[in-house]
Formats: sequence, C-alpha cells, structure tokens
Amino acid sequence: MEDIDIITNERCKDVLLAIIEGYLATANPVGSKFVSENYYLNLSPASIRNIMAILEEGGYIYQPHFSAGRVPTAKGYKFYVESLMKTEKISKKQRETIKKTFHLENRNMGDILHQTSRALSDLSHYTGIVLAPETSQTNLLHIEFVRVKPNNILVIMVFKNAIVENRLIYVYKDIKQNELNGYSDRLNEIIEKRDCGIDELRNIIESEMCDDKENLYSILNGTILNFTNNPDRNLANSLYIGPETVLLDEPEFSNNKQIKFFIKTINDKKIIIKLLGLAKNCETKRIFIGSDAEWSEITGLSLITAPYLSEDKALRGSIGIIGPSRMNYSQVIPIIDFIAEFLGEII
Amino acid sequence: MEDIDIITNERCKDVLLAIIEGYLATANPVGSKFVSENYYLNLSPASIRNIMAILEEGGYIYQPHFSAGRVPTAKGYKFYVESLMKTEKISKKQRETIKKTFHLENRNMGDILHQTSRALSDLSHYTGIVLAPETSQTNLLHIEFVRVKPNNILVIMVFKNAIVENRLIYVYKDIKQNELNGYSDRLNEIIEKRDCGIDELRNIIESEMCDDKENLYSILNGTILNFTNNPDRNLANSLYIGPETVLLDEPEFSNNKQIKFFIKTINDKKIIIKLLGLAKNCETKRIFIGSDAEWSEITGLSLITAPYLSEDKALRGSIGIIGPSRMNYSQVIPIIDFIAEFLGEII
DNA sequence: ATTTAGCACTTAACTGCTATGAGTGCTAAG
DNA sequence: CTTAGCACTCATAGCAGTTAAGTGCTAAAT
Repeated sequence: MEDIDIITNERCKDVLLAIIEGYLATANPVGSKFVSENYYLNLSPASIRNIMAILEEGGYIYQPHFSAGRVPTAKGYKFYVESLMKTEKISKKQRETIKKTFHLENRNMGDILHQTSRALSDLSHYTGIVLAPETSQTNLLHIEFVRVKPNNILVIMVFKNAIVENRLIYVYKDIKQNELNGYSDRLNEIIEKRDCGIDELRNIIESEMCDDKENLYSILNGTILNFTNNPDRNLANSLYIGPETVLLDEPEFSNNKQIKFFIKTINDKKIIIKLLGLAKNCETKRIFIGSDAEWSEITGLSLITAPYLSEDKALRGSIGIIGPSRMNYSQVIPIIDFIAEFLGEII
Repeated sequence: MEDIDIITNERCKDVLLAIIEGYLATANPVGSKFVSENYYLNLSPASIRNIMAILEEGGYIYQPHFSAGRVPTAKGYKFYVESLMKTEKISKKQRETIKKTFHLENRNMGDILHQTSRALSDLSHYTGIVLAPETSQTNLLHIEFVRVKPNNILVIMVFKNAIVENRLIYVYKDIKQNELNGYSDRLNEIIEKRDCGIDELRNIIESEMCDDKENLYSILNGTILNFTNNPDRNLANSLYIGPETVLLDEPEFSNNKQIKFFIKTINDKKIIIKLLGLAKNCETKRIFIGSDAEWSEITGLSLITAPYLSEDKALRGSIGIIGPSRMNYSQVIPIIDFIAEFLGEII
C-alpha cells in the first residue's frame, strides 16, 4: 500500500528527491529541517517528518540512529535512478576530454581499452573498469610463427577483432624459419577459406593435416591446442581498471574498515568480472546498487555498467564505473552511455 | 663519535638487533624490559636503557613519545640490513612455489612478467613489482602486416627479446594483403641482414626505399615512425604490480591516513618507475628505505629491488617488493635475489 | 668502573560522567 | 491537512581521573 502511495504521490517523490540530492551533495544524513529550508516544497519540518515516516516504512530511506537524519537505502537509490533523476547531458568539454584521451592515430586493442578505463575514471572521478571483448569467440584472421632462437618459437595469433595473442613455446626439434613459414602459409590458407575459430582449426588440423602432424603439434602444443586453459591469465588481461585512488577522498571512505573493503572489492577480479559479465549480455546499461540483500559483494558501492558492441557486432564487451553508492548518478550515467557508444564506434 | 661506538661496540649492536627484531615481530615499540626478558643479553632493563640512549643519540632509534618504547629509524633499518641481519636461505617449499607459479609451457613475455609479480607477492606477502625490460633498445626480429578490414592494417612487430607489439592503423588507400606481404617480406629481409632496431630501420626506409615510400609511409605512420612517442602507454604497460590488498592487514596500515598514503604511493607509477629505473642500472640489489630525509616519496615504506638480466644480456629490467618499512628483510631479500636470477634464466 | 635497583616522572589510552545539539515522534491546535 | 510545541533519544565532544608502560636519573652494589 505504501509503495503505491509513494510512487503516485507527488509530495513523497519530492521529499525523497530532496533527501537523496541533499545526501549526494553533503554526505551527511539529511533532516527534516534541512529539506524544508533548502528545497522549495513549502512544507514545514513537521510535515516533512510525516512524509519521511512513510518513506521509511516503504524502505526507501533509513536512519543510522534515532536522532539522525535520513539516508537513502539501496531501494531508494534505485527508485531515484529509475524514476526521479533527470540525467544531465554530456557537455562539449567532456566530449573533447574524451577525444583527447584517445590517441586515435596510434593504437592497438590493449591501448584503447586502457584509455577507455582512463577516460571513465577521469570524467566520472570514480573508478572506471573495462571488460575486454572475448577473444575465443572470434574467428582467426592470421597466424604466424617466428623463430626467436633455437628451439624457441613465437606463435602469433591475430583474431578478426584485431586482438593479437602471442605465446612463446619450446620445441624439442629446432625448426627453421623457412619451414615455419610453410606451416603458417598453409594454416593461413585454411583460415581464409574456412573462416574458422580456434576450436575448428584444431579439428581441421587433427583430421586433415596428418602428414605434418608431428611438427605442427610440437609448434602448436600449448597454444592452439589448449588456448583457453589459463583462466588466471585471462582474468588479468581482460580487465582494465582505472586508479582506485580517486575514490579515497570520498567522505564515505574515511574509516579504514570501509577503505579496506573497497580496495579489496576493486581488486577482487572475480566479483568485477561476474558483474561486468552480466552487463555484457544485457541490451542496455545496468546499475548494480550494493546492499546486504542484493549484490552483497559490493555493499555500500554502486557499479554502473553498459555493454558496448562493435559496428559489425563481432565484438561485445562491457564497461563500468564503480564508486560509493552515494554517487553522482545523473552525471555518471550519460558518461557511461557516451563512452560505450564511442568505444563501439572505434573498435 | 657515537657512530664509531655503535658500529664497533658489540653490545650496542646486540641491543639494536634486539630492538629491530622485536619491532619486526610485534609491530609495537619495544621497551627495555622487553629486550631484557626476551633476548639473552644478560643485561638488566636499566643497562639496556643506557645503551638505548646512545642508540637514540646516534639516530638509529627513536621514541614515538616519552613513555613509549623505541622504534627503529630509517637509519636503523639501513644499518640492520647492511651489517646486522642474517639472511635466511630460501626453502625448498618456496622454490617449488615459485616454479608452480610460472606455467612454463605456455607463456609469453607479458605472462611471465605478470607471473613474476605474483610470485613476488605470494612469497613475500608484500606487493611485488616488475619493471619490464625496455623494448626500444632491442633490435627487431620480424615485422608483419595484417589487413584487418578495408583501410585498417594491423602492424605486428616482434623484437629479439620475444616481445610483441602491435598497432592498428588506418590508411587512406586500401592496400590488399598480397601487397602488404610484399612489403613485410622486404622489410624482414632488411631486418635479418642488417640486424637493426626501430630507429635504424626508419633511417633505412627513408634513405633506401624511395620507390615505395608513399605506401610504406602510410602503413608505418604511427608505428615505426613514432614508436616511443606514447609515454603514457609505456608507463602502463611496462609495470606489473601485484595486489596491494595483501598489505592492508599489516598493523601499520590501521589508520586511514597511512592506508591512503600507501595506496596512492603504490598507484603513483612515476614514483615506482623512478625507483625501479634506478635499480635497473645497478649491478646488484638495492634497498630504498623511506624516510623524510631520504626517499621521502615512500616515507614509512621500503622498496627492495634487484636488476635482472637475460642470459644473452640483451634484456635488462628490475623487480621489487614494496611494503612497510617494518618489513621482514631477512626473508624478503633472498626471495628477491632468487626470483631475479630465475627470471633472468627464463627470459 | 660498570651494572643495577629504586623512584619520580611523563605520556597515551582508556574510563565514566556530563552537557550539548541535532533530529525525531507525537499531540493538539490552527 | 498542516504545523507549532514538547518530550525524548542518541551521537558527539569535552573533562577529570585512572592505569599501564616505559623512561631518566641517582645512589647503592658488584
């Protein structure tokens, strides 16, 4: 019943908006007097207190202690983001900052993703995160063998999304560069004709290239033959995280328990990957507001994410901004939207 | 005068050693009574107090406040590390842990450096740092052009140290893969014959390959022609830093001012690069103990570094471990030594 | 001549107490 | 339905008092 009231009742919404905006601005619990004085609602503190009681019962705000002001709950933030907030448009200045951050002339995939995390951090003043597009899904474009020194071969794999992977492997038999070129030429022919990914290429080699199996196997062992078998490495390389230092000066991180929780959360790649992985497969942006009930891994923090998609739709990843739940959503959300779109265009 | 006393006087050294070891173990200022009871010096607290007064005058220890025990100063730590400490040998267990951390079958340069920072962190329980060997100094081994899509060419450069760099560039004229192969073949011929680095190759192209200048220039623009012009990127890519979270539980990081200072220091790549850059050009390991007087950028922290060198001496970089000044030097130093040597062998 | 016991002293840290102030819920009047 | 008034709650700050740790100094002991 209260839910319906709050959502339809204009006055309730006004007060909730005032409380949230007040809290975002001051980082202190906001009281009835503050709302009455600073927002033009033409209501006395006592009236506002009545409304606050309703909002509290509905679970949108709570009191840290009896005689304190009110603080938005996760539910409150969610309602604010979905219904109350007016997002600001991204300014020309910000647009220019973004374009400056990307040095477009001189780039590779790693650079771009790294610059994206920087752009996210710089503009939002929170911590930007970029999840790289998955490599294994994409088909191969080119393969190359380079003999680095006797018995050591560097295998370079180029994927259609312009991502380059390389592995240095040891082979018992020293294969000359000329011979290597023969192998790579033949594999590249197959790659071009069949338009295949790693798994398919592996099958083709096994079924159709019996004559060279021995040599090819010793070259490819540890690369194509077990490409995705290193989760640790994939974790580390597919995530680009901006500096967490920008956040340390936020007032909520003044007690060291929270600082530690925050630093540990940001550094726990499993959590971040999990959430950004969810975001990747969404159609549109998604907002994770941490609370004990939902997304308890990031209690007190919020993560705003958006998927990005290359123009040919071959590449799909996601970006995000993580910061305190008391976050400037109305500024951050357009930034995320803009950068996700921009990133989709340039990759 | 006091200096001479302390360095020659056995009793002074014993007490200093006791104080430092006591402080390393407990993280609390150590008093005369504690030393007298826990170390077999056969001295009463009063006698130890007399010696402490001498040590304090010499600047090796200090009192946080009047009625507190003594804490080593940076000078004290330095003397301890150089003259007092007995380094423990690295255990078999640790040796095995290191070898497990490196998956030797399946590696590339980035992986290895990343694993190194992990190994440093895991073994020391502090934060490991790896400075990658400089790329620009090394000569080229191979160059390859791959047409990713119309007008987009991926330039792959392989250096003799097995480091692979790639850049995606836009060219106004769409060059087919066949033509690209021609260019790369010719460049690879040059590279093999002349054994040259990027700068030399650039000169050779400019002076000797006039006929193809136009096409080659549009391909190479932004790669070979201005290879090192992206300091930001170099900074980010050449440094591998282990998790800082391991350190957060150290007792010195219980007040939030110190946590913030520490996190900011670790994340300030300029500081780290500066110190590891110094270390790289040293012959042997080096220990930076932060104090207001010396290395004030890392006050309260210590950084132990060692250079590493590949067997053919082409590759030179450095590794380090950063942690609180109250660090377990006797365990960390052999770890650094061992890993620096190990890394030199496998790259 | 050194070592040590004893003592007065200093300081941080903790304790319990009180006053203050911010903010509330409730009630009754407008 | 709004609001003024009032009693109530709780965090915070400040203050005096206590405790524990550890010191420096002096005089006695070895």
